[in-house]
Amino acid sequence: MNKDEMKIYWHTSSHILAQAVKRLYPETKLGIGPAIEEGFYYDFYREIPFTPQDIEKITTEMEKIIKENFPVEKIEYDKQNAEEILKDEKFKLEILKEIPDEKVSFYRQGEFIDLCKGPHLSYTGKIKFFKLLSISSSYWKGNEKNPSMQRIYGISFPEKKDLNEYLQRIEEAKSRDHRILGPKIGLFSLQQEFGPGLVFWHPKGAIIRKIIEDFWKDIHLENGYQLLYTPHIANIKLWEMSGHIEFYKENMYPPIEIDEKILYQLKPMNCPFHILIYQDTVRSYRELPLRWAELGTVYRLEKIGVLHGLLRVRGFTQDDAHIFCRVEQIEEEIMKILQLVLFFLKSFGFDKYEVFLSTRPDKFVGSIENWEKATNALTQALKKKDFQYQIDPGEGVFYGPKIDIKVRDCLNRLWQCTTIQVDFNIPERFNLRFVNEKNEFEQPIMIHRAIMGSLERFFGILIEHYNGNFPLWLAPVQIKILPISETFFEYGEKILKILQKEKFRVRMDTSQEKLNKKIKIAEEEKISYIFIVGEKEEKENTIAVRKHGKGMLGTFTIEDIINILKKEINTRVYLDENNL
RNA sequence: GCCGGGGUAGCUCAGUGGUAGAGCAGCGCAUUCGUAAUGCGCGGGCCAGGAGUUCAAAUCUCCUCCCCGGCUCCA
Repeated sequence: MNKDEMKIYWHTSSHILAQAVKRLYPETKLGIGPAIEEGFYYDFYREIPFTPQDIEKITTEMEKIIKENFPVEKIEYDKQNAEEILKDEKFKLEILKEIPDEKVSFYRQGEFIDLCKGPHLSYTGKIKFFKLLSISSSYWKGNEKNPSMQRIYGISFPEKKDLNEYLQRIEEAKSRDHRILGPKIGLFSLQQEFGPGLVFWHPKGAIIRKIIEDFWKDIHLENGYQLLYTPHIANIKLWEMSGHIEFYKENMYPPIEIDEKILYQLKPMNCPFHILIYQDTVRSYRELPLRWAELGTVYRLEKIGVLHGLLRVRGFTQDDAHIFCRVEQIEEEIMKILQLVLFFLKSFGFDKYEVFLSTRPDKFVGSIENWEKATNALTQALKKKDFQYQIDPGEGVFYGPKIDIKVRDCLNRLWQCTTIQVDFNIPERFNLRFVNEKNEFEQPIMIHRAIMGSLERFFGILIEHYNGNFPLWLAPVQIKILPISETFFEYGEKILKILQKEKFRVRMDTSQEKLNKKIKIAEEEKISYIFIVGEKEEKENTIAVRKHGKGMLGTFTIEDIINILKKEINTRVYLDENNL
């Protein structure tokens, strides 16, 4: 089945769900019940929320409806009749009112009828294997002022194997959840009592962060960027000038008062600081484009309910950069950014992504001419770099068009990381200028861009992408030496010193445990390589090498294994026996 | 922020009104071991926090904080 066929399949599944709910709980009012990317849901309005026991009952009822194998028929009514049919369904009536057509379609299966555009499967019996996954709430039409609906999510497939595969994938995703895996292998913690949404990087996470930061800085310097460091707080005047107090206040920590009545503001963004540096002197067109990058830590007072592990936090470090350039330079700059983004993502094992171009919204600043020039430049850059992309019309930020890149991880999940935004607003607000070749002042364009988005989010995604099994260049502990017994501590120590000198991140297990236990611990810690040393190795001056998740590789001399591991580090990807 | 479900040892969890429990982890002792758990012993809790009901509260009620599943929002 292709995607469209699956959507129909899931849509019919959602109708069966609604039919079952209506049979068991007739007082329930229907909301909407679409197919989604994977599966389906139906929103219901009901005074008493559904319980897991209800879900069991609903499941049984759905099975019955499938067995009853009702034909699903499409019926058209004019609006008046439709209103009559839906007289007890206030939410459906609301939808009906919004449909401009004179005639509307309904789908009927047995006693159940629902206002619906369709299409649907021909019989309820075509739904073979399904599972209701979760209950949650959602606002009617996604608006928090509207009533809260009960949403039931489900999934269905024609083949049992597909359902099982899907459920397995969910389990797999659950077992890799960075919120559990990360603290378990000592990468980070969230100290809920002392600051929800604030990340504590433990030694093993911190070393990974350092490696990512170093790599990031290196490739920026190699690509014509300069690095900046800016403060975490500044006089609130700056945030009044930038417009953040006006438009972003609800996400900002309250200001800090000093010296009676002077207010300092913790930064939610880095750009105003970069602008101050820009304005610190008169700029010439010869300097442009200026590319300024900073790993800038910002704080945003996110609503408590939206916090989520490392993916949505209150304090985070953006891999921010601002490019000041002329309109004519946008295309070239975007191309350079895209190139850099691809290289960066690929280095972390992401080679599948989706690209979105967002264009001018209804409310915007800047001239239409500039918007067109910029949007055009983004489009040209994407085309020249041979990107497949989707257009999100009107989804740009009010200050300029943007390109977002979402990466697919190894479980085929989509994550938003990279964002590239053209900004007409800030240069205008701060009256940014440079002197052009005619000795006149001209206003530059500003491009904001982040590749990872934030180090925290990127780290969370990386943990799940690699399931905590980081490739050697990132692995917090690359090698653990396991002496078989105390007798071989000395030989182990000798190996340890050699490896440390070669800049490997290495440890030795000096516990009194048996080898099996030591291996189990090292494997659970997801250490990349285990070097086992005992009598045989000491005699031959070798090491028995075990690779995480792969088991025994064989016996190597210290020189050989160092060369192999160095090669693996340099390629930044896993190497297996075939390409060792 | 909203709706629902939760919070008991470092972790996973049992305990529904009457003396706080288990496994793992930790510590100590013994064991000196060849590819995923050696044995014995010991410590460890303001039962998220506060208020109330009760002779008596981990358990019942209320408030607050935090977590989880979603919604909304976003890096």
